[in-house]
Amino acid sequence: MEMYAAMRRRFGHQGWWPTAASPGPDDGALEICLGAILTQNTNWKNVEKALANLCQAGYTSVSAIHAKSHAKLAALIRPAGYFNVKAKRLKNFITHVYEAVGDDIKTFLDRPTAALREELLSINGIGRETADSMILYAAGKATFVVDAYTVRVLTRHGLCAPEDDYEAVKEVLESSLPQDVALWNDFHAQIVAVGKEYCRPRPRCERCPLEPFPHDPMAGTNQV
DNA sequence: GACCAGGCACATC
DNA sequence: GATGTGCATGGT
Repeated sequence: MEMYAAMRRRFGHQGWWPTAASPGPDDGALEICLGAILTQNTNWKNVEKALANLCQAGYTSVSAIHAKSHAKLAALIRPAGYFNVKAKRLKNFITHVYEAVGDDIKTFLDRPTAALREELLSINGIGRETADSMILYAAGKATFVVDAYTVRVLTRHGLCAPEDDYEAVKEVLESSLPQDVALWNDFHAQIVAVGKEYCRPRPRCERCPLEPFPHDPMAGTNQV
């Protein structure tokens, strides 16, 4: 909690999903799931443009997206990059949900965390980070999201190694923090904020991964 | 013009 | 099992 306190002091509450403005009967669950796929290796600002296009075109339900063609979907999500790949991944996800529960994504997400994670990972195009993002931010269940920033920042502070795999890093965090969905939600967002500000990939981080940076809010902290 | 962004699947060795 | 590659837009 030492790191979290330091990050929180520096950046304040990040207010990632779900937001008070999350629209519709599903509390924004569908939008969060779509965003989780669209943001793969992509700047969030570009994802927002793609989501706005989907919203404006009425792609606001599982069945609505299920009914549309790959080409139309791809055209709308173009600003998020990798649009052909992501259109296919969105379709894979939507088809899976539609065949399981029809339009009711809340029901789809409402199952034990481990079972939900396994099911999401079985869908082509959904890897561990995307699955965990959906579980934490859309389903509101306790699972930690590990991304490139997480590994960079934790490596810098000697809490993991660059070669540690996803599950190992996830375990470091989950075993060090109280199991609290709201905390894990904001903790991941704080890590991203720190990463953007203080731990860019090259050249700084890879050349001197363990040296503290000036003004790093977590300088001197050595526990999560 | 180069680098980066809230990854993933697939091919190849 | 580890490593390399394709996918693509938009901001800095």
